Amino acid sequence: MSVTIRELSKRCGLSVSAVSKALNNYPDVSAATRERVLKAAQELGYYPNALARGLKTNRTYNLGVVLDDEMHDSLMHTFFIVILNGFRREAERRGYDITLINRNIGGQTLTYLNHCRYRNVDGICLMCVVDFYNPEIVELAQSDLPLVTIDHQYPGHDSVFSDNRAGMRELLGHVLGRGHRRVAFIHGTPASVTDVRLNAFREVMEERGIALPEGYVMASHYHSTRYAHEAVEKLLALPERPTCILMTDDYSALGGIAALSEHGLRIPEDISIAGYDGNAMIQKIRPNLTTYQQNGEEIGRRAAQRLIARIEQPDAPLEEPDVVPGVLLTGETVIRLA
Amino acid sequence: MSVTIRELSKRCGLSVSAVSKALNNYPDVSAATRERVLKAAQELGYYPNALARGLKTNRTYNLGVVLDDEMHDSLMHTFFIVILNGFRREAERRGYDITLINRNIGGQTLTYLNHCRYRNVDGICLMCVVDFYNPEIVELAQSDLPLVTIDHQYPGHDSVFSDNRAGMRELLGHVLGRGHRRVAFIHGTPASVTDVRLNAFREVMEERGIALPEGYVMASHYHSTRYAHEAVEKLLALPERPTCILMTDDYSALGGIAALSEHGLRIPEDISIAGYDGNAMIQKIRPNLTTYQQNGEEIGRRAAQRLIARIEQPDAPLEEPDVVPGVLLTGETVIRLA
DNA sequence: GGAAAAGATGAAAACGTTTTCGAGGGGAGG
DNA sequence: CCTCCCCTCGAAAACGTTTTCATCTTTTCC
Repeated sequence: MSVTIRELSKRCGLSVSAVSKALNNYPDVSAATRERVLKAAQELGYYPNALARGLKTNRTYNLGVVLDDEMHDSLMHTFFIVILNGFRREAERRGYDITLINRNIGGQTLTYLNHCRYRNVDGICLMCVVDFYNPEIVELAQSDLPLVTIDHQYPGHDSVFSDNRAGMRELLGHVLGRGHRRVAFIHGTPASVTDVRLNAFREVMEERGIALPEGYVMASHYHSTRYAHEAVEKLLALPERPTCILMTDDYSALGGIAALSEHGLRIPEDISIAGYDGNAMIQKIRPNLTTYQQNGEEIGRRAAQRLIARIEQPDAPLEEPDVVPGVLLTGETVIRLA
Repeated sequence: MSVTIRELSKRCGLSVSAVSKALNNYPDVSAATRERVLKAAQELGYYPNALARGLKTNRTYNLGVVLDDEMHDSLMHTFFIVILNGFRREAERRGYDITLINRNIGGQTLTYLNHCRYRNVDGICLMCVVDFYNPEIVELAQSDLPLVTIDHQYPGHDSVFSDNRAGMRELLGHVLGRGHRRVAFIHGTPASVTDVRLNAFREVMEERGIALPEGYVMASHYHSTRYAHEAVEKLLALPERPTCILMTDDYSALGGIAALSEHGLRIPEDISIAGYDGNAMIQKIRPNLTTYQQNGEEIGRRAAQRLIARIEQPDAPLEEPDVVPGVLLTGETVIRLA
């Protein structure tokens, strides 16, 4: 099928090993023959076989990306898409491919770790995981494969964080700065990034000495307008309604807005609301959502950088996690109270 | 590192070949030893090395996905994300991994075809390509690798289409049904899916005997609010304004809405507008955009089905392209004219 | 001029599989 | 008892590379 190194060597009148060395810039090959080999390779359209090469060298220039979403819809969440895009970009720049890894291959179900080993990826990025304490994910973290995680750190492994603490502090600061005191927070699933934000939320409220009524903090699901809807309903049923609701992400905020509208509430005149993420599309709509924009592109980029650095220097000292700041998007959905 | 088939064979007191055959369900191995091998494999945590296996069998159970976007942002377009998700789902179900392929690997730049050969993918899906006549893409289409395209067909290859013709006809039918006669169409880049929609647009207008003033049809870019903005400006500068503007996609429609708002025009009271795609997020916003929802998930699923079928039966007769219908989403942005 | 060093090349093993082919053994049939 | 065939199994080649080591040639240096 494809032209092999053997044919190339015949064409050049050289041995296979000489050709290989010429192609791989070994020092012990004369400039003249290297030139000749390179030229012939060009002519024949030769390129090495990644399988054979990987088999021999244990390097595949292939990065595994795991999206551990039981619903198979993590790609639908704009946050992860942007990360994936940044990751892919940096990987390409550095000469790596990326493969999305499943649990199922060739008919049988493999664990993530085994799947990664099976594919011989050089490293793994845990891009989206719903539960960082899932045994299968933990197994991955306990292996010796280079690994980078986003918004979570396993001991001994690299990680990149969105600055959730600063983000929540800034967002809440903005809300409080506009005079709100009764602020509710509908957060995402626990044991995830939501914990950090929730802590930051409580932190700020405490610092300012603002009371947090029963029922103002509740758990919902990410990326679900339905759950957001339900949660908002509960909030509105409270004896003392909040004046502003913080949602777990932009998409949920849309669900919240819909729920509020159904109750005849105008935004922001009657009630305020804010999101989290700041994805591209949300920025184009009216009313302009107040939200905290995470820099997903940069997060993905840094994750790839970290991972590749680890692959190429496995014993380099572990650095502090990268913390990527975002930026507050002041929209129109949080009103200034008199 | 990992446990190899040799160690497994030692453990079982069998030859390597016997073990391999036991694992691969060859008929010439007794049920007893097969049982023994499987059990030992389980105990040792054995799984084959994909590289070695692929090298020998020329099958990798790996699908290449090319996203040919010079801007590296096709993943940001919700249409392609949904397709990718459907594709990935079906691929996983059938035991295939997918790898995103670049032009750049290990320092040197490869053509798409070479990159696919290099990685030994079993087949390719051209998921997003801006120009189907790009020589590098054409080269791919002229190779003998199994190939499936979306919204375009190369002779001799499988393809899946979104029903662009029916979609545009239905959308425009809806608009005309609401009494509009001055309808403009800002379409995407030529030599792409836009051609079909444009033809359908012209077709319907002609059938109904409706005149199409100069400047009512213009080219813009996909997924760009900026270009949408410019295009709308031009439209508004015309001596006779359209009463309804069809945009090339939802995202562009948002740009169009913004531009119209800036001119103090209310939607839909003063002017109507419609999008195309019907992505999940757009469905949640106000005003509810009238648009045609493509079934990206299904398109991706079918593409994977087609591709895998072709891989597993290369000589099966070529079937007609799959045409996946969508559904009209009647929103609030197209007013009924008196 | 000779020995040592340096430079260039090639042979061969190895990576972990699959697959062909042949060998051995045992049972059935003549 | 011999032959033939079927059932299991193993030896070995092959897939396309890389890399070690040896070999051969040339240069260098005293």
